[in-house]
Amino acid sequence: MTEVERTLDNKSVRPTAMRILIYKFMASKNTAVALTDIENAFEKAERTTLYRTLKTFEEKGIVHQIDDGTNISKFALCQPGCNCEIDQDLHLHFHCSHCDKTVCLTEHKIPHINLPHGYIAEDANLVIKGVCDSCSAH
Amino acid sequence: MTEVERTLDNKSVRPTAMRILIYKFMASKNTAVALTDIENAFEKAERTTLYRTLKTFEEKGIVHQIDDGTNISKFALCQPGCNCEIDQDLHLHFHCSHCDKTVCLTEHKIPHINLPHGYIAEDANLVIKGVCDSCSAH
DNA sequence: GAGACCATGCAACAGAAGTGCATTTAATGG
DNA sequence: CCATTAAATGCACTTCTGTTGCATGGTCTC
Ligand SMILES: [Mn+2]
Ligand SMILES: [Mn+2]
Ligand SMILES: [Zn+2]
Ligand SMILES: [Zn+2]
Repeated sequence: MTEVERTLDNKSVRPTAMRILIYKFMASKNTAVALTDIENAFEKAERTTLYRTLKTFEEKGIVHQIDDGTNISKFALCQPGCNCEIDQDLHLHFHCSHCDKTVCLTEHKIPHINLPHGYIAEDANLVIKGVCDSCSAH
Repeated sequence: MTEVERTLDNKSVRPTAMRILIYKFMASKNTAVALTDIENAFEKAERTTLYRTLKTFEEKGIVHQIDDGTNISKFALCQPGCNCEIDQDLHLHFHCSHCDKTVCLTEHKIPHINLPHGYIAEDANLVIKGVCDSCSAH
């Protein structure tokens, strides 16, 4: 049993060949990926399978879904200790308008916001748009 | 010339019958509206016309588009003094998971965030999800 | 009124998300 | 090992939102 297989198994996700491939693909990138990104990376893979794999990963806390404002859902592997399942890891995300990549800034938590009376916060999403470090270096 | 007509005219938008209706509809609501909401409110209206009207309104700074995480674009009238065109009015938005309504919290600005070295912020979007005041009162 | 310009209506398309169902694959128990 | 069963995958299809092209209609200007 490899490292990846153990990781999936620990999260009660059966480590099939496809799932291992997808997991490794996501681990190899330091940016969030869209369903289409994975689809293009594995020509022979079925979109539905990829779709359901991501859903399964999300339900089991292996990845978290990211809404970066592009209207295309992105996904990124959860870091060890990520409690995104219970909305306790509200780190912010950065979307580069130049290279169109989205990254997790896991060290940067969303600050607490005081809401008007009667409003109850349960979740939050903060996306900063701009130019990423790679793009600003050129 | 009515008040609404003057408002549109001031923003260089020709005050047609349809545009006045849409403006009044949005002004009558205290929540953000989706294209479909307007479509349902005016049975006889063409979806494309509504779509382009909203685009025009947005370009001219009459409304601003809101991404509340539902993957359905919402729009809300800009308040007097709103500088959303130049990303200078970064108020936050609240989306109620109970009634599915989205509101502008225009008094609540997005706090400044320190980004890692190399990252340049140009825009930001902060959405709080939870239960709104109306829904929490019941 | 003629022409120009803009708004509107109609049709069609694109892309992403999602579902139903048949088939294959993998785990389990005898 | 084979049969049973459940889960994963593949394929087809649908829905929804957003978007564009093009023809038509209305309005303003000269
Ligand atoms: Mn993240
Ligand atoms: Mn707003
Ligand atoms: Zn970039
Ligand atoms: Zn509500």
